[in-house]
Amino acid sequence: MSHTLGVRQAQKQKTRRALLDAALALLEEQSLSSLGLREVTRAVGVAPTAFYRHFRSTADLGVALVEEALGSLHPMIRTTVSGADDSDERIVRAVELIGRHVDAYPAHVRFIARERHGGVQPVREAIREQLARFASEVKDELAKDRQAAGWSEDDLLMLAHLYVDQMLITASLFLEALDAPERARVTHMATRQLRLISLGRRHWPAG
Amino acid sequence: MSHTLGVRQAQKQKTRRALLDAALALLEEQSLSSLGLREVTRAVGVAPTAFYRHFRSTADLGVALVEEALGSLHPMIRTTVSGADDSDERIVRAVELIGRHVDAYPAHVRFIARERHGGVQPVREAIREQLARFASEVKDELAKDRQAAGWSEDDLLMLAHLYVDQMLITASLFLEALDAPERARVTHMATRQLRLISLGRRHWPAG
DNA sequence: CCATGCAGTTAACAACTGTTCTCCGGAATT
DNA sequence: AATTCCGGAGAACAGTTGTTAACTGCATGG
Repeated sequence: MSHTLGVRQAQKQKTRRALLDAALALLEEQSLSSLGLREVTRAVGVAPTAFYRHFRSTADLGVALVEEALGSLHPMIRTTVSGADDSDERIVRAVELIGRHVDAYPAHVRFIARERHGGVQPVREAIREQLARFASEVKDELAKDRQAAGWSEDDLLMLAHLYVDQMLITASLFLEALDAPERARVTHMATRQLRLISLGRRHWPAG
Repeated sequence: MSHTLGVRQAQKQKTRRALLDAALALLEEQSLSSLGLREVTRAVGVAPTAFYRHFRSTADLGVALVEEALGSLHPMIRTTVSGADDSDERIVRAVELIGRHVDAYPAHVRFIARERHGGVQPVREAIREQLARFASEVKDELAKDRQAAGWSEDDLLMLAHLYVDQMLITASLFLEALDAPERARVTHMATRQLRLISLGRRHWPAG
């Protein structure tokens, strides 16, 4: 199926990757709305005009980054929530998984947290859309649980959003936590917050 | 006590206000890291160099905006959480209060949501600090409740952070909700999320 | 009333921005 | 083997940016 694409398109995707990576690196210390086209091309080492061969604007590049940063997250979400029991060890594992993801893709996490409410409308929209998809997936997984008997679709979705938002908050806290003790504090708090939510879930007046 | 300050300082504070207001207006469609000094002065109608009489940089102006946007929120928080019972009508009133605040100061709310994870470090720090103060205040109010018997300081603080973050999320959702039906949906969801958290709070294994 | 202080102005600086047009070299197609 | 296609380079454009210096006019305190 995957035909070894020619030298031509291979090179194109190579510089495209370089542009995305350079942008992601530059965005650690600024927001997308201040990211210059020339700034990115300079970091890569190509002419400013080469940028247009790949993206219409920096906002367009931003949308591509959203797909990249959140698209790869779906499987993780699914495996985290699925299985459906909300035991303590499960919660501990979920927080660990978030921490691990932040370690693996810190720039992606920072980008999403920053641009979710950022100054570039199309990017905000793209993030909102992807997070809504996440919430919907989480909802579907929650529905499989026997604990969800009697829950309305609406209630499941509101719980799913609560989980997704909580996940993002925790990820952002991990990002700011530099030393080990601070990380431990974040882990501790996030774990108990999830535990409290699960407790509320168990006692939710359903049916 | 408040001596009617001279014509001199009155004019100064007047243009300072104008600069802050203009910046806040401009920040509805971009983030602070892309806000230009000249852009602000042009909107006000003063020379670019006049900016330096009031702020060292746009980052400095941003910090001032944080104080303004969050400083006025403390009384609201206090009256919302105090009283300590977490009845349903109390939750409903809290969500209403948030909605009202968003209506009254939409630009402030947008600014905080945007710059909390934004690209300007001093501003992020200022917001983090103020939100930590909020959480601490909420914690103190929660501690007064008879429901908090047996709760550790740590647990109270983690619940307080949960409330504060939830408040911000809700405020941000109100901001994006333009029409009445969408506002109703946000109100409905936020109310039930708070209710679920309160439920978890009631069943928290304390002592 | 006179001298000082200071908010705001004017002018100029080098550096930077996004965008257009023209061109080049080499892979892809025929 | 000849031709088309196309990613990237190069140069130039008008417009923008932050920051500096020296200035002006007027409210202020002696």
